[in-house]
Amino acid sequence: MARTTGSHSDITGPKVREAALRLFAQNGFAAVSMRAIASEVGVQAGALYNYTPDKQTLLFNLLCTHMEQLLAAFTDDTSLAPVDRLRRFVDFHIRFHADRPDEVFISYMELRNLSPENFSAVEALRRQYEDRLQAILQSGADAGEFDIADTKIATLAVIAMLTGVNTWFRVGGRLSLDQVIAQYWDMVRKSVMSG
Amino acid sequence: MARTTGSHSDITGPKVREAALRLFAQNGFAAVSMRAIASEVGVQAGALYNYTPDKQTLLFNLLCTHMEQLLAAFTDDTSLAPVDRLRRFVDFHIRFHADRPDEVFISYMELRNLSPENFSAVEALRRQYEDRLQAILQSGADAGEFDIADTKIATLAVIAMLTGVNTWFRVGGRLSLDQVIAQYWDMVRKSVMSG
DNA sequence: GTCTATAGAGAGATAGAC
DNA sequence: GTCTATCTCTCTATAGAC
Repeated sequence: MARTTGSHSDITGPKVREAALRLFAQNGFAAVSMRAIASEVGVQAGALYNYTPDKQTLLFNLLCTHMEQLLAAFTDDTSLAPVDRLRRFVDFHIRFHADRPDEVFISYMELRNLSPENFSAVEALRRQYEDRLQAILQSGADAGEFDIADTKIATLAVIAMLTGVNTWFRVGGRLSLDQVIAQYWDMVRKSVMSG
Repeated sequence: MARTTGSHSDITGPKVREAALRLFAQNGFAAVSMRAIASEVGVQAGALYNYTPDKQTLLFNLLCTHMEQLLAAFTDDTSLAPVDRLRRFVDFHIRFHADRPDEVFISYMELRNLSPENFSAVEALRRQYEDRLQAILQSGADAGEFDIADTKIATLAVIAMLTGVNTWFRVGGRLSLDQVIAQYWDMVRKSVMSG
């Protein structure tokens, strides 16, 4: 017979983060109460404070972990031609984000609910990721293979376009992820290529 | 000497909407109290209910008004060549959105705080706007001037890219709006053009 | 039309028993 | 580690005076 009280730190901890992630993505950070998270996990509200000092830190850890996994998952290969490095980035970005819709959603929607210090930390990680794409675009521009007026703007334009996939793509929809990636790659490639 | 009580419906009404818009954009719908809005306007919380039946309707009216103004402001000209219609759309979209950062922000961030019926109404308006761009892309594809695998995806990709300008553009920054529009137009044009 | 006052619900976080 | 109970605060919305 299952206990209803006792030690469960190794399973409850992850469950708290999973429940918070899902509820924050669904209803928004401010609209989700600690009681709602606890209810999803199957504990009382007070028990959550064994796993996070407060609600703010819970959000910060979710966003930070997501950005760190993003940075860890993408490895550029500078020995490739710029166009191939760009193709790898596009493929990676769409796949990685399509796999984690909740993480991506709160990473864009809940930034303003971070304390100023926590916001700066997450922004720094995001900036690191953007810099990797900018380096690829700059290498192609330097080699004369790309025609880009301003690589920083092009970086932001491409990332906005690719991340937009998450607002509408659903597995089992009209198009497969491979088809989606193929079209986005075609558009991105043409948008930066020199005539 | 100014009265502190009395009739001010013609000035208080707009002030309520302006204050709500600014505060919702800054702090998020769920995080903004009716007291905070009232304080910004210079009245007590109870007085707000002369202008809106509730907080939800206040948000809905802001989003609805924005989408209706967007639809009213853009007029396509089907007598032009597809590439010129597209150029006009890109120019219009970036300018219109750059002028209304708060409206654009809440239109993307606060959709989930709408009631289901209100959400459907706003979504229908957004869909109308997307359809106008899709019609342009389709006309160019039909004429063989554009090379687009799927015009619906291309529509969403272009809009995501263009709307992304709002996340970083600031008047008085490194680049003028005209320079920004020039580069985005270059990228959009190339991304849909055939060989 | 605006005020003051308040009803009624729900929030984040903590204390102490087990 | 989890529970129950609770402190303290804030919220939306309404009622009735002016």
